[in-house]
Amino acid sequence: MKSQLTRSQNTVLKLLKQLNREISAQELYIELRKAKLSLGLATVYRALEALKLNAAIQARLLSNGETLYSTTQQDRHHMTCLQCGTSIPIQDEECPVHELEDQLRQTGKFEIYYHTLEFFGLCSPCQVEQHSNA
Amino acid sequence: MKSQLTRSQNTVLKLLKQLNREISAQELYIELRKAKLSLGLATVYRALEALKLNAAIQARLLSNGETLYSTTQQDRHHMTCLQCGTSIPIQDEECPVHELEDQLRQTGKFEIYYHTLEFFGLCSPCQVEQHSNA
DNA sequence: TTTACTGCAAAGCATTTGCAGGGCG
DNA sequence: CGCCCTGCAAATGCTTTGCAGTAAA
Repeated sequence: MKSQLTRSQNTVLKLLKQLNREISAQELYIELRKAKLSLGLATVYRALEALKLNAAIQARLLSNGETLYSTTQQDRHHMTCLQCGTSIPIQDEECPVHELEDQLRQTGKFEIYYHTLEFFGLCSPCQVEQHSNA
Repeated sequence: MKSQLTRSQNTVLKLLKQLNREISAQELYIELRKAKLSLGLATVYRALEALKLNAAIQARLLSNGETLYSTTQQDRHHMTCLQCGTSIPIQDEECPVHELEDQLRQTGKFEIYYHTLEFFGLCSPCQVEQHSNA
């Protein structure tokens, strides 16, 4: 946890907190311009990378090659369609993974910042489509 | 679940079963050549895509942009280092997610094929390195 | 002044797509 | 005969990197 963040890292982190949703680097770059806080795209990527290593934000990879970033505040689990890529967040009363996470922490070998839990399959519309092709 | 697979889909699936490990499309392409079962790289990608939609295999995305494929046989959970990218499989006696997965199945809205559970943070070597930069 | 951060433009790289040839039914 | 599968090569798109200018300490 670095004590001091650079100017652009702060800018990125603030906007990320403000938006309070998962967002790609590219989209964040656009949002920054809108907010008159323009940063170079490379700088956005570098800031996100640094914040990730500081445990300030978390990342989730999409099958289209994008990465979505968000502040580490709560667990976000997803159901993602293998066909159309739609990703639906699951709000579970309580995360079934925390116990395991605590166990892993106690081994001391690995410093855990966050986790991702994702279910893959077919959403309703794509199920229909898929079966008609079978 | 398509009844009939193409020749190349069969070839890919067989080798995947035989290798019994997570493997990237590129590496699989090389393994196929070694096994005298050469397929075009595009064909490998297309076969993997089709097998994924048939629930025959599962995929896991890496932060370097690669996708790792494996047959759907057992849950594989991982701890992945944000810095060096090392990914350690966790063998847990029992998967803490199945109950939630069953609940989600019962909603009927989404047909679940498999899930991924991944913990992100720093491995021991990278913890040291990270702290010395802080 | 010395080091670290930033922006721009140029790669890098896994994956996808267009298209023509070939195989299978 | 017609349709789907394949392979090759070109294109795509996100992300990374080299380098020179700039701000910070």
